[in-house]
Amino acid sequence: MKPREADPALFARWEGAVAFRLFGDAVVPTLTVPEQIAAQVGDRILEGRLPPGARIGEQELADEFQVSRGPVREALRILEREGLATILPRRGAVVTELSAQELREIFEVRAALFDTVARTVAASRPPELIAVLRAGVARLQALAEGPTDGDAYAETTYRLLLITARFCANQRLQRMLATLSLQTLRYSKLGLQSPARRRRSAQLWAQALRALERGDADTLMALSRQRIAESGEEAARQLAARLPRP
Amino acid sequence: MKPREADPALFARWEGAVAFRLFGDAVVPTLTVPEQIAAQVGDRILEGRLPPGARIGEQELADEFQVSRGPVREALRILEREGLATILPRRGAVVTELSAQELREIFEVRAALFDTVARTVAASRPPELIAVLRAGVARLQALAEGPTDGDAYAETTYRLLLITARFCANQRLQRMLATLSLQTLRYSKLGLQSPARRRRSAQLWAQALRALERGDADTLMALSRQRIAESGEEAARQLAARLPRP
DNA sequence: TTACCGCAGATTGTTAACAATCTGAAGATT
DNA sequence: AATCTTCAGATTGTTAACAATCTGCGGTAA
Repeated sequence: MKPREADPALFARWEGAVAFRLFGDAVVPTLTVPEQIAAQVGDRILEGRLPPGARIGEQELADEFQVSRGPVREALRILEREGLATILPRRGAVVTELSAQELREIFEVRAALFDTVARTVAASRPPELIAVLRAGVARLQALAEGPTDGDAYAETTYRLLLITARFCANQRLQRMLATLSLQTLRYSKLGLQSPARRRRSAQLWAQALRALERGDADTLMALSRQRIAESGEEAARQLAARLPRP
Repeated sequence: MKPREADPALFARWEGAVAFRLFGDAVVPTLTVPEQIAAQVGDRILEGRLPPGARIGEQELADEFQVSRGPVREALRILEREGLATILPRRGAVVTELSAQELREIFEVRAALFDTVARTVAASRPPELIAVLRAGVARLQALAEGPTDGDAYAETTYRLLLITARFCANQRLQRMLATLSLQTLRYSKLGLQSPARRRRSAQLWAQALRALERGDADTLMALSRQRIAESGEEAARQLAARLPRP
């Protein structure tokens, strides 16, 4: 297993944390071996193939990726930093399992961070963002009305959130928001939001877009905060309902 | 070097990330070997003995702590997660060096997170917090008027910020705020704030305390935001002045 | 002088074996 | 029956050697 150029599809997840290397004249992001392993295992966690609480054995992964346990250990540290794995000293790694309380905490932080994004984009009103959001909101409304596909809906809102964050200059804010959103995405999917919930969410997105178009920062912030809080409450309730008492 | 009970003085830095173990009947936090190394090297970074940009060699630390490079590598990953070290693949670790821009970004995120803290504590108005802040603000005013000691002033504001954050239930918010504040603390110290700047800061703290006492969330948020923004701008300007063009 | 190779030393990345610790089950004890 | 011991297997933590890569110096050529 050798360092290799990053898959562009995965690039977004690695931006900011990735090493860059010279290939000929171009500067290309390169994933180290531990980063490649972390990317693949992370995808399994995000897709739910590795469910919350599942053990992640070092030797097991080492055998699968045909490396020794060293790089695997580093991969697990990366996943821990992303919040996807939890390492218990001398007890190994498990897929991070969030309580309803922790889920609410993450959503609260997300809301706090997005306030700043909302204030910034409402002030600058970037035309490209408005164009992307128009298409995105239309897609959300189609997904909300169409046949039940909670995964596609949750992923689309995740992407729209991150795209919006791109338009504030603060890169650290973007990264933190991306990390937190990735952690909640698993649970938003798991929640299989009700069609009513999705319609409500799409409605809030549409209203937020209109607020952005007229540069109304206060309304945009209030709507975004409302939307994130409602999603969080829904996800936390779904989770609590699914695990009566663990 | 064996895992050992955490130094209570260091405990605050490790809370939430630390492993707990049973010693007899008591549940005591225990630092693993990499955590002990990270704690000591982290202190050197925070004290400025390891200045921003300084190389951190693996073998060097391994020799000093009389362990092999494995645990040292893990310690460096911990410091990276705390934002105190930066690891460049195949090029080793260096003490994180923040640009004026990055410093501004961190302060902006800190302000966003503290908004939520301010809103929460203004709603509950905890008597213990008000008592601590009264003493703390008095100390700040004494330090602001007294002989020049920028370090003590910066550390006191750091502690007051974290104590305030403790009174909102959101633990993740507390941890993120603590990590970000620790990163900026080095630079606030380096900045050797002017006496005028310290007096202004102490004044804002005093006003914020009064807003808290009467449960005025909006004013508390505005004052906190103002104070953090001003500190950030000061630190960024000081940094830019110190490094004309690197 | 300036720019470009190329090599030697130093440094990080990886491996495989060994040590320490944990888990879970079987058995003993109350 | 319930709890406590003991122990073997499995798993993580650590080590030291080996491999790959980078840095910087010296030399060479334009």
